[in-house]
Amino acid sequence: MTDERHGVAGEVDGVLGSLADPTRRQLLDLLAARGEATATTLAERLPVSRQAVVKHLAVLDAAGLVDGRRVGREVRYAVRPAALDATARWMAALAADWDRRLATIKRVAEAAERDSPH
Amino acid sequence: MTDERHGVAGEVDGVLGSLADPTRRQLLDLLAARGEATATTLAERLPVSRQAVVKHLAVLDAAGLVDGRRVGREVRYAVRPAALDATARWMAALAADWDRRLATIKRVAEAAERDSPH
DNA sequence: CGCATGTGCAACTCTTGGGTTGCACATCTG
DNA sequence: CAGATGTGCAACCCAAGAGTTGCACATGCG
Repeated sequence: MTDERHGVAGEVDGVLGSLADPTRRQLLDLLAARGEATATTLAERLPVSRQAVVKHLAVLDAAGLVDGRRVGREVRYAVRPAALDATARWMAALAADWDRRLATIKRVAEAAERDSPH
Repeated sequence: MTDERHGVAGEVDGVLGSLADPTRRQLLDLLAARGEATATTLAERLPVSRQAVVKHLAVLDAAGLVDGRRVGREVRYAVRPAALDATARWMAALAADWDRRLATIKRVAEAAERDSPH
């Protein structure tokens, strides 16, 4: 149920792809609020069919954001923050990196401005 | 060129949607590396047409991740880390929230286990 | 001016992804 | 056992999005 991915890049990729869909984010909120829930139960709280929910859960599972365990005839899904957390850190690092580069570029531009003022 | 959005939710939404596409992420990397670039220049470094790049830049601009300024007959785009940073914070907060809820649920479950052991 | 270069707009194709319905299979419960 | 409940699988529909091509318009430069 939980397929392994290779590297942080792939993980981040999956998480971003999953989070792009609003229904999926809503699904995660519902799961976080309840701790555990089945596709059928979740579908009752959403304007979509159970099958649609199942597909979304499959995507979230592949991204590592959710985990499903079978209990008797039902499958209970729960949220798993690790992947989300990793992606948050990745984004923060990326933002910081951009800031760094932009600062450097700005500094260079100002230096050039001093050397040859118009 | 820079349309205003309302609220953090909308901003996060746009950023997540933008970041879901690999070409767009690549575009952001290129922009961060160069500081400034035109759609035509960027297209040369990518396996897609200039028009495709223009469309992607429009999406990124709407999400607030990029800003385009006209210089003569060309439009130079630059990365703008603010929105990315905001989304990173949002994600980190979300992850923390999930952790909190999961911890609570686990605690409750354990308490129930103590009260009525099987 | 005349040409090269860069952008903007529009129409079109094609694939992907979200969503649905229908039915078969498994599992609990009276 | 029989019915109820929950999942799984498959085929199908449809809109959105990524990408393309063609051409018109603007701006820089010899």
